[in-house]
Amino acid sequence: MLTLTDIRTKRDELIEALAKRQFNAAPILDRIIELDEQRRQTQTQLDNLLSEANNIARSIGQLMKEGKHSEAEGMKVRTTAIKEESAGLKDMLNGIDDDLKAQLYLVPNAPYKLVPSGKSEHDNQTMDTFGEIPDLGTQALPHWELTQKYDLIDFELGTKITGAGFPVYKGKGARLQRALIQFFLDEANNSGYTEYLPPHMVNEDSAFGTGQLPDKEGQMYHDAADNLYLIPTAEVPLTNIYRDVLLKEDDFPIKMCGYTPCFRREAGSYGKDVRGLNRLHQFDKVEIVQIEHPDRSYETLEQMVLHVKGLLTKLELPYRTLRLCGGDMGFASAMTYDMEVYSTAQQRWLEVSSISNFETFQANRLKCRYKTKDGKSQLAHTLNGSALALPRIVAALLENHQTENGIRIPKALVPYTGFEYIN
RNA sequence: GGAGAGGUGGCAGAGUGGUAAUGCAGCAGCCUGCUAAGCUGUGACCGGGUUACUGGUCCCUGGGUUCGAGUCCCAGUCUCUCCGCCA
Repeated sequence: MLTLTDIRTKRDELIEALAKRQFNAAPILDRIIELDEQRRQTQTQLDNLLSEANNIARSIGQLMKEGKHSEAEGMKVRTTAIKEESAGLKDMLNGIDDDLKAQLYLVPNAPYKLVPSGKSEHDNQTMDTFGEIPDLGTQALPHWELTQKYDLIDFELGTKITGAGFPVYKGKGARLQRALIQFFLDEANNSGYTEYLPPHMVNEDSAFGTGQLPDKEGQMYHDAADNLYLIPTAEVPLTNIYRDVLLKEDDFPIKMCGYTPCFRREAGSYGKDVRGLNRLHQFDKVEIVQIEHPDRSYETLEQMVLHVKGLLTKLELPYRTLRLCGGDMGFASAMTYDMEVYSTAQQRWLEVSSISNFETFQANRLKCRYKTKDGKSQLAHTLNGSALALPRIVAALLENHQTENGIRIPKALVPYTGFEYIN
């Protein structure tokens, strides 16, 4: 959520930035400014009234002490009137406040200056491309055939046990999952990220803090009995570690990583995009999260991209980096890089990581602040990225490294799998 | 699930219904020829004022009683201890 201070002082700038998302901000921002103005006026009125009531109560106390009871009784008349009046103002203030919040929740984050304007994925900027796309000719099998051929993943068994989108990993397929998780966590640890193993369910406050609520309720599995949500990503529990926290300036940077399964209802998805491992209801992911000083958050974003590039290089996968255009970015992000690997058999790029700087958008909801040298509280910047999401990595590994002798495991991963080939 | 105790500032910790002690840490300033110590100021949030300054809110949450609630009443919630159940 944008801060009121920014909306008040940088209205025109924000409107211009939000236009890059094709978001017409002027009407709603002006409405917010108007409500904010009303709120402050009402509050001043209420404060004055309460101030008067406080003074009277003080005087009555004094008179009682001095034994002037009848005089004290006389003053109570005025306080009765004040009580009614202030109750009315309080209701009005709450009403305005609710309206104001409702409006604020509707405004997405303002794209950073480097973000290109655009409507859809077609307007994204390709920053770089690495690695060679192997020439597998017409022999190349898609991963959903490879997993069957080598008995690595049983999609139908998952459907029987749970439902579509819940695959069962088996044998070397299960082992490969575990190896990748371990590899990603080790790499993150080596880059200075502190490992966490957080809860896989979160409460309402946490889901709100990172922006899943109130909007994207339908994307999460919800346990109504206890009002808990299954996490759609480790970002939610990890970032919420710093909800309602007041940091010191030298606490930065805060670097966290964690492996969790991720649960997504993916309501409304269909077609060839959901084939095989492309889109699942449950999948595994290692996430990296940073909380940074506003002055350094964009430097940090680049470092996080470098970390992910390192992983993809070690996995010997062809990949490219995209800078997302305004229209393709998530609601809360100020700038996002997507990392995509090439799926040889499907002949398309698959998103395996999304790395974003949220600036103060999440921190404002989380109340994650730090104290400056001169004692002022400022909102911190939050960032996160996948490092990495497993299913599409597995798809790309299987497809790109398929040979006549089976599937070759990249060198960096062999110590983790314990085997060099799947055959 | 049952019984009891408790939730007060970044932390620790007081508080007969009269308007939140004190200590520690952090930060700012002063002082001592360095260091340590010492002295002064400093809670968070929302407002008003160009500044000095100033109003309000906040003692887990929500209601209630009262001129006035950290303190009394009701409901909820979380933590701790014990019991029960259990991997």
